[in-house]
Amino acid sequence: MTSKRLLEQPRAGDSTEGREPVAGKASKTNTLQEGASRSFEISPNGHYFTSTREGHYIHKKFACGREEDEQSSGGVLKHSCPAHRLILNGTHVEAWSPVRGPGEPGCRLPSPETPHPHTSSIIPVPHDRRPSGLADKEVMAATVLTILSTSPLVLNPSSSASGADLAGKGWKESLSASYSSSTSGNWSWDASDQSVPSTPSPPLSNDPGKSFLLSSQSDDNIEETESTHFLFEDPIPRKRKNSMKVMFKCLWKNCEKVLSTSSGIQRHIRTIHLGRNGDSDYSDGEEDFYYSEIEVNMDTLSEGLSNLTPTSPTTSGPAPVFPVLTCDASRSEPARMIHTPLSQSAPSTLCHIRTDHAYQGPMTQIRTVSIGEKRQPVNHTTVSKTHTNTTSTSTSKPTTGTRKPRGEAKKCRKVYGMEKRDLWCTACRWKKACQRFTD
DNA sequence: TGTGCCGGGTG
DNA sequence: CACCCGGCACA
Repeated sequence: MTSKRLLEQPRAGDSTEGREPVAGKASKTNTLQEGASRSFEISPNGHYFTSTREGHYIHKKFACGREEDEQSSGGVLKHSCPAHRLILNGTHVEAWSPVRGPGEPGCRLPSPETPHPHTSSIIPVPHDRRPSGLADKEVMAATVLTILSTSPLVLNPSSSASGADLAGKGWKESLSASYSSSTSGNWSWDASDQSVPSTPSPPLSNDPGKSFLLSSQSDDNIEETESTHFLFEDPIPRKRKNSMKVMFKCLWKNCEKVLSTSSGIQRHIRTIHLGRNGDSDYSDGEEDFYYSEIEVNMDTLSEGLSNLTPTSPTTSGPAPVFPVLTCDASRSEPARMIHTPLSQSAPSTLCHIRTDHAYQGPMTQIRTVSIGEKRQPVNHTTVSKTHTNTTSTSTSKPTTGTRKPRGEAKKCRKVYGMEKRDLWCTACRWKKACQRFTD
């Protein structure tokens, strides 16, 4: 029962995506669209369409144009409105600000009403502006403020501070990450989260899963997903960014250490548990086995931590993304291992203990903590079985005969529920003694 | 009553 | 073998 619930929780989170548009839309979507529309309305090229969709289309156009200009900046700004850049280079402001004037009222018009791509032809600089320097300045100031407040880029402090180049890389990554994350709800949690904090955690790129995420979703996909994103006005990933954060939890026994960066947790493990020199950044990757990423709801950070571990496997989403975690799963419990400081062999052992089938990957971390009473290696069941078979049926059991006492551990059925039967271990599915949660 | 899994059946 | 399920014992 309980387990079921736990299982569903993460689901609920996912489904939230479906619902989200209702609540979250107002703020997020609007912001986005605004950003989009502004960007092109400002366009130095005096570009065209005005609808949301077209807006997006234009959005891309910008990207192209921009890249020509800013090869060095890596096209980071391509996803943002040009306004930002222009603002940074104060000199350009005047060049485009007038253009903006007319766009101001007009740009908001939904494109359908203005089918002509030449909408911007109205753009001809407003006359009233030129003459009055003061008014002009005021308007400009207002404009700048507006843009500042709407441009997603500006929202990030680091970007403006360090200049286009520095911010460039980071943003490119984070942007691509967040955009690509929209491809599937499953992915959205990790990548997008990372893009939020102004201090991006380096480990992200180190993680094979993540890097795959980033690299595989290169420009092409980004464009595509991005478009669908805007087309369907799906602000979800962004929304989630705000409330969810990826944390790294030390899985070493009796260690509840949770850090926000993988490098941090790795260092922690290196120094505290592996007894290595903390100063040296040397890492053989072994630390990977001792921590797991957890998605934490920032709203309920503290309790989230306690919940995440012992509950549902679905929390971590599809296993493939998280090869490491698969190991994590098996590790901790059996990990009540030899508590020697240099249990170098521990991780590998643990990782190999499991003889389960590949599809069982998802179950990972959860069970580790929740089932503390595991005391026998997996073979336990098989051993006893063969025993009874080979010797003689009578020797093993007292009264009940062959039936072995029921284990206290929750079995797959209980943990995953009938709905997720495909997550059960094979034995459970076959109605045999559970191999995953042995007692 | 729900669950775990033995024992046996099927392909 | 892998897969499936009837049915029993247990909680």
